[in-house]
Amino acid sequence: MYEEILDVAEELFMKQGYSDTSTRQIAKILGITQPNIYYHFKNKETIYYQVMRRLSNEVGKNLTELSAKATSFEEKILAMAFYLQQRHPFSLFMMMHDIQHTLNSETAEKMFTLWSDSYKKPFLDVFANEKQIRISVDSEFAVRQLFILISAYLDSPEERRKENLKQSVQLFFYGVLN
Amino acid sequence: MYEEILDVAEELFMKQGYSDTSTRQIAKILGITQPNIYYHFKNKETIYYQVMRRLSNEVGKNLTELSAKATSFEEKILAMAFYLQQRHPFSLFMMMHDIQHTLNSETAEKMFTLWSDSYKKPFLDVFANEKQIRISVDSEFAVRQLFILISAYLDSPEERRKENLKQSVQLFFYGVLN
DNA sequence: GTCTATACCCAGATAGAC
DNA sequence: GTCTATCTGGGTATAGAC
Repeated sequence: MYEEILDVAEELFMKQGYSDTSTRQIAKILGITQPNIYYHFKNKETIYYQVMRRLSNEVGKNLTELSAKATSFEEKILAMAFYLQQRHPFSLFMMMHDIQHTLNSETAEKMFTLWSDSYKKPFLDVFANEKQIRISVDSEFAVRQLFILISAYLDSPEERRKENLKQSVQLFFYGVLN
Repeated sequence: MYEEILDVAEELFMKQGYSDTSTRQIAKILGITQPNIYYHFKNKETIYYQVMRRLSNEVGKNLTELSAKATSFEEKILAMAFYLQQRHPFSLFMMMHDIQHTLNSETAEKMFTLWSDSYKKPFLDVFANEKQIRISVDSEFAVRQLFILISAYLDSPEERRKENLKQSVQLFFYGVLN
């Protein structure tokens, strides 16, 4: 049951965010009672943390794998962006907001560490090996910018999600001005 | 009282988002009772809409003014971005999420129209008059990308907010690659 | 492990007195 | 216009039986 709860919770947290997802709702989908969840988890916050821990592990592994497979800088970044979009159909901004404003600060800090290691680091590694980057561009900053852009296309509902993300990343590569 | 309620509601909606702001909280700050609010507004959703209507009007006017004052493309865009950052200390993403997932679809549509007219249009006008934009770049798309970036620096808590936003916009102008 | 029952709190909204 | 009282419904969490 433990893993099933995490499965359902992951989906709902992704779609609705932390506060708009209730333990009742999770229980209902699983066909169990709401208090039952409290046999498996101390409280709602630890469910959230465990969901994110599991997800981060998976994402970190897959991002690193993908970056090894592709050859050029642009291909690596695009492949990683597409993966995040497909695995993560929700806004990272919502997540960040939840983390900062709803969870207690101890949990928040642990979640930020998860993100740095699993999401940010694979991208930073790719940037570190690329020679064609403009000298005035700071890699840390650029990776953060890239995440902002990718995040915006995670919960976009339309059919053209993937092409939009591609167009966005290309704009990120080459800018708007001549 | 009507305007006072909107003042307080604006601040709270900005900081906390729609669902995490309660009518009780608004009332308490104003020193009135919670049901009193329902004399002035039909329900919570109309408060949100009126807050956004008032804000959009102001923002639309000021963005247009600012774009007229500055001379170069880069200066115009930066001035408008700084204004949004200073007037809007909250995440537009949170707002978009609230609009799409919490409000009823009729209200959502009206709010989207507000945004198109007051926020997007002034930027589109600036892009329309600029000759240095790369031919493969679509203005609509670029403006949306710019909003994504600006939004990310609205609720950033740090001291370096303004410099970060500037750096971000510059990356948007020139890209990461040579 | 899963259940029922329930405590407690907070939300949005309405009725009706003043 | 603002109040008190209250309805209804939702939330997290705990106690204790099976």
